[in-house]
Amino acid sequence: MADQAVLEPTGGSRAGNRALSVMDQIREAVLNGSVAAGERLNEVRLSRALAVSRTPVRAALQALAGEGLLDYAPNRGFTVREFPLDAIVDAYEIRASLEGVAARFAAERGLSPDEKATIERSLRAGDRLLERGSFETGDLTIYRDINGDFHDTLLAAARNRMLAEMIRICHHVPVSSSRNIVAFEHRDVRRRHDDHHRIYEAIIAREPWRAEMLMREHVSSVKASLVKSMTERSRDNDADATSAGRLLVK
Amino acid sequence: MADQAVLEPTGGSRAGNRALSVMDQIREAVLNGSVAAGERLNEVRLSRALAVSRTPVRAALQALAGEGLLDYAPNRGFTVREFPLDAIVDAYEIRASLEGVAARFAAERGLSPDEKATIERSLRAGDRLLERGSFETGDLTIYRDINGDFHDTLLAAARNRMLAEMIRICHHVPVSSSRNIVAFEHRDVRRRHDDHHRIYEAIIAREPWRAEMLMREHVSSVKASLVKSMTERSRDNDADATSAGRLLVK
DNA sequence: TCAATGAAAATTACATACACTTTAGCCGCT
DNA sequence: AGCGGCTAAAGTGTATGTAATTTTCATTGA
Repeated sequence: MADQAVLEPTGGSRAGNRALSVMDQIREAVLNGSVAAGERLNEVRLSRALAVSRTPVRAALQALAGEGLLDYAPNRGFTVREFPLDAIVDAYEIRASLEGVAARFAAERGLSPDEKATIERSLRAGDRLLERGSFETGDLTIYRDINGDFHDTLLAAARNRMLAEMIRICHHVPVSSSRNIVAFEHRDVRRRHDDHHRIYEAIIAREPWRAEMLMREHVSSVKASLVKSMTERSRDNDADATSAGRLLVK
Repeated sequence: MADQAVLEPTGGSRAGNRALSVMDQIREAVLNGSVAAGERLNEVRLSRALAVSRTPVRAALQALAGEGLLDYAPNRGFTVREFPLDAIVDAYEIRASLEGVAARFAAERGLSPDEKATIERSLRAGDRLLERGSFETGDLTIYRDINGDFHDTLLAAARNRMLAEMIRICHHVPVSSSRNIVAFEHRDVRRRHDDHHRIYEAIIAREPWRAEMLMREHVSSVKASLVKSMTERSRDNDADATSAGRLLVK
């Protein structure tokens, strides 16, 4: 199997801790599909490929198992967890529920001046980007960042670590990762940006339950788009039902 | 610090894997408060106390950090995570939301014959226990198991692993652990058991959103009882506000 | 008295050797 | 040929030694 050539001893970004650096590299490899789902991760092979000993590799694998990205079985080591299409769709549903709670908490607890500023900036940036009726090259990537700022800031305002970690796990489900753009039309993005405005209004107005409901619907609509784009792709490919999943997990 | 005498080399229950056994022991010690929140967990001391080498101890600590029970900082090791009162109350809110989704999934997906049987059994058992107007010694413990069966079975019926793991994490927040009985009155238990009946009805009737709403309210009401009993205790103790938290975390 | 400083001690990070378990393949048997 | 058990290879689990980092604390200078 050619020593899993996708993983190279790049030295890693996080200085001073090989385990964390190794963790990032393995996560990256799993998320972008370089190692297949269900595949067994061999410690000695990984340590050779990354040019470190087995110790930090084991640490990284255990941490990734904690994130839910790997499975562990005693005396058998770690395998890449399978994420069937159902599980991926469900993850959006769970995330919708959790981010709804986050929005509620934010509305109850209020935003700091900094947080308000960040959110208002992201709203204005989105407005500007959407003024034109269509996207140019790279605009979607830009909007992805704007979107990320909005959600991250609200999550911070919820002031609850457990919630933040759970939502982060939802984001790390292979296909729902932000790097896999879930192709959207301009109209969809505009609608979602409008959602952002309304959610922010609800939070500023200190209307927790309305904020929750709006956020839930907001995230759920992403799920709907995902499902829609999947069924379309699978029809275009006039292939069997499984191909939709394969396309997306890739 | 007397070698953390609470932890003894009991051999552990899980055969064939010291790391898992060590993990159970440390978790237990953290959950029952033998090691204080914020305390630093020393590898060599733990390994001496448990009569194993540092390797399985490190593995256990890493895994527990993944569960969210410990914090990790590079070059500083692991500390017991702090759970302020706010976080504990929030955990109920999060759990309510997640179990709500679980109930919805169960209603959408339907219950297996086995699951139906288990739930109906738990409902009948609860009915019998509550026929008398008051509890005798040990009844509360029995009801705790009945309650556990109901929730566990519904969670299994949701058929989603991520959801199950997240809810499990909520349960493992120190004070919300089932071992800390949140003293309830007979009337409260009766009301909650009625909730169970209604939730089951909604699921059988395939009414997902009603099931979700009922489950959410059901779990939220536990939070309400918790907060109520806390404020009462803190009043009874005519101590300052912090004592309420201390009592419960203990 | 207090802060800065600089070893020494304590502690974690990593590497590696060895023990134990699982896996795979081979051989003999039916 | 097919099945069961044996053996070697591969792989994971544990122990321990060494390197690097943090923490402690006594010392020094203002």
